[in-house]
Amino acid sequence: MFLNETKQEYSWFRRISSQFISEKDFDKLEKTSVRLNFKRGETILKQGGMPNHIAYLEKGIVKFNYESESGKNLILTIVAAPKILGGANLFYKDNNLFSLIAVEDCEVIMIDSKVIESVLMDNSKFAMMMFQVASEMFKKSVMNFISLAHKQKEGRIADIVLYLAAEVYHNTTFHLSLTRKEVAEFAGCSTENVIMTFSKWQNEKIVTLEGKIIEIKEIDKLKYISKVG
Amino acid sequence: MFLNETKQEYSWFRRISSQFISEKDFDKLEKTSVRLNFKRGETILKQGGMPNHIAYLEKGIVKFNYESESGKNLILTIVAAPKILGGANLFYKDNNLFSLIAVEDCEVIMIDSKVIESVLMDNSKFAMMMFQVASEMFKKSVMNFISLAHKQKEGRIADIVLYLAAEVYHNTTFHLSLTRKEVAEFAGCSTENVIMTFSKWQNEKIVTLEGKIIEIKEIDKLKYISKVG
DNA sequence: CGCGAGCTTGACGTTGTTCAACTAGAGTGG
DNA sequence: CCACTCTAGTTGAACAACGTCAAGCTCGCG
Repeated sequence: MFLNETKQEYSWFRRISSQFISEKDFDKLEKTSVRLNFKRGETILKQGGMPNHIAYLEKGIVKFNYESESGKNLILTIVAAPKILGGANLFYKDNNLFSLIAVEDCEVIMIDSKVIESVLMDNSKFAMMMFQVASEMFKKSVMNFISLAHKQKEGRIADIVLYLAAEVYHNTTFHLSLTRKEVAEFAGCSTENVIMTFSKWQNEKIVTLEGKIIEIKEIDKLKYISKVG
Repeated sequence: MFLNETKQEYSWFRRISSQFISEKDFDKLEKTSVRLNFKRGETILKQGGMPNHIAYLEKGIVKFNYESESGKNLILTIVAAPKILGGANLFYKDNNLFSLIAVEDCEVIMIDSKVIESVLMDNSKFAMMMFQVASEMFKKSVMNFISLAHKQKEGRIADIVLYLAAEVYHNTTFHLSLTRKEVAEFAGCSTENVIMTFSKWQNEKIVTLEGKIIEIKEIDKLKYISKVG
């Protein structure tokens, strides 16, 4: 992880915020933000740490990782750029509930919480937008919870593969940057179970696996598996 | 469910909102809100419906119930008065993710979303407060998700009993207004499993059961079970 | 008094975890 | 250039956890 000192364009941020906040406020945010690079496996925000920054993921893929007292990991969700991360902690003063960890090399812009907060106080519309980001996270968390609670493992894993194809890799054929173990931590089951399920699907010609490359052949069957649990 | 026509005092609302909003805004909210009573089992807000109202729970206990396509129920959380319900949908325009159902007889004040929204736009601090309510829901949802994902059933049920004692009934001895089936829907397991666990704890003298009355005898042991999962 | 809903218990089968063994590829040092 | 080690992936078998089924129970209410 290193700090990229060169002043960059912030076109991303200009784009999303220009409709909500003034030039002056924008400058305030820009001046206090830094652009950082993370390699796979590096921690962007640490569970239990104080939420001093809001992160904007410009490039790469990130997992929301919860480490339990017993040392087990659980992946809450996985998101791809571009996306605002950590908005939930903006309004709710509490230590980070989970870590953000790079799954692929990432480019992240860190914005000081205090500064963004003062901008929010003066810009209801901007606050609303931030709130929507957090609410969407909330919704995903609930849906994930539901999937976990009443589906069997095969349905869970189908959910995850469909989610990754639709929301993360934007393709039915993709290079899976997660390990099998990470998929298991996402699905809330053992590594072996993920492997068995993948093998089973390959035999049934629902997906094709070649190392880390996954190709969904019969998306309807996967959706059916997801539905019946 | 009937509409209580008598004009009431709204002391609750005065209390929580006076520090954030003006007299004029308060009047606006008061005029468009209605006070409703619900009996156990009645639905306050329906899953899939449009979120036209914010509900404030003045008295009683409510479950957040998700009904899956297969007809199975899942309880996301249970809350006791006084509490603001449904704030998440305030900013995030989407149909209700879940139903709110009375577990004990309830008194609820329904406030028109559009009105409260316009007040929020003019009152950043009030918006922040609403956001915190929603964020706390979010946090609970995540913690619940985590508990479900990596704990065994006994740990889950210990979680729930501890939660009910601390957050809902505010006592280590309480009259459980949930059925065993509802506890199971909360824990994401079968009714029988809840019963077996309760019986086991009674044998081990961790809790005492007399019908619906539950008394936690050894809260430390319960906490230990919750911790080790 | 009888009925139904909720509660309880045990037996049984399915699902999923754990353990152990093996393979393949990548990085390291002699 | 070849052992070596380490990590990820894979497979199967034994075992534990959990859900389902079936039966009987109790209590409140009509």
